[in-house]
Amino acid sequence: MVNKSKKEQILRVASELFNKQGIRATGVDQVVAESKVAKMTLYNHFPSKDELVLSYLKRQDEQWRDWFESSVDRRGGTPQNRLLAVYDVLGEWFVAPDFTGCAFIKTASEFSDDNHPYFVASHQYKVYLRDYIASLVEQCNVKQSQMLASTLYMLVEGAIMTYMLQTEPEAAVHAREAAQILIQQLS
Amino acid sequence: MVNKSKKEQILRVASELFNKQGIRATGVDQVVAESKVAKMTLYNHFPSKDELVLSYLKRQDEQWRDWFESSVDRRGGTPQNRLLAVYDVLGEWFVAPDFTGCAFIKTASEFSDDNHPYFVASHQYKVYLRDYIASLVEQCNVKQSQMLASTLYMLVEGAIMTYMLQTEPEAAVHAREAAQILIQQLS
DNA sequence: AATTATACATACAGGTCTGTATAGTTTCAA
DNA sequence: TTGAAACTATACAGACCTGTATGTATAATT
Repeated sequence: MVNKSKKEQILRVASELFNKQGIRATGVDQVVAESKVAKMTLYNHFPSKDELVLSYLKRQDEQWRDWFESSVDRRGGTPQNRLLAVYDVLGEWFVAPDFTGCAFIKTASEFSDDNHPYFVASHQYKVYLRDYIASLVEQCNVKQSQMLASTLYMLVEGAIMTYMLQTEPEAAVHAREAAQILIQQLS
Repeated sequence: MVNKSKKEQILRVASELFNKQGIRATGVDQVVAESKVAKMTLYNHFPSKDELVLSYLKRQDEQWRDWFESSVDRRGGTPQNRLLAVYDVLGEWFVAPDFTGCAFIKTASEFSDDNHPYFVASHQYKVYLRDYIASLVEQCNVKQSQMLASTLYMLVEGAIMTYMLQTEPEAAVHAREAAQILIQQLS
């Protein structure tokens, strides 16, 4: 049986490097070196860099999703409260010491061709996020729920993006205030 | 005197390739080949790929800025109308046949280190956009103008991002509706 | 006519990249 | 204890990268 901890170790180091430096900027040799692993061990667990990257994206998806949803749930309360909690959780994410921006925004930006597997994976994940917010909106009984869902989702992406670009330090707080006005106005 | 048309030619081809494929993915050899120019001609006009990229970013900035501001101005009207026109112009941009997303979002994503010259350049440009929207808001005489400016700016970035990610085909329209509600509510 | 600036084609230096080949070593279970 | 699976180290193939070197052609200027 393959030593699973080695595979985990490689994937953990690779994820960190992909997040920090980008995918194209991170070579297999660096992953090998920082994982303290032989090159053949990496290629034993991942048939190619492509597969390593796809594993990274999948893992990133699962981890972020779990963290995000459970953080929102933990704050609980009414559907409206949970909807607003989204922005509180965003704010927490932004100030985490290891915040490196959204991996999917960065990956989709680096590989912006519609048909590229990395773009497709990133797109898929963002579809989930959009639908997750839409499902929270559905529980709120508002007018124009589709438009509201779309807007709140764009506020999320906008907050992430402006925080990444370092053009809006108060992104999460302001997005929350705006969301509150919009929800209230359509209730 | 250096043949300016050659320099322009190189920069035009390079810009197209950077926009389509990304910066790291575009090699000097490809720029040379598609410019139908000798390699030494490129290096005669641009001392390094770095300088070529910085020229590309500067040019992109100037061009986009000119196009965007003049498009908003052309629609004219009251300060409020001009603020909403921002989202109409965004919508026009999205459906342009050569739309490749925001070059600065992509560049900042590909080179996300705070100190990287490409990131700094992209950041600078986005600061301009943020301030431009803030200046439109200032002319509107609203309550909480700072928060409103921040929000409307995030809606712009959010609309661009979600359109790029292909998760929100109606990004511009919905962002406009949300902006309208927010402006009205704070007037 | 001679000089200078620009662009040309080609080759290559020196480094990086992904992936493979090979041979030796550790680990662990039967 | 033996044998297979997993891991290690090293070297290298072949492609790509940026940037340079060299020598030639062309066209404008002096």
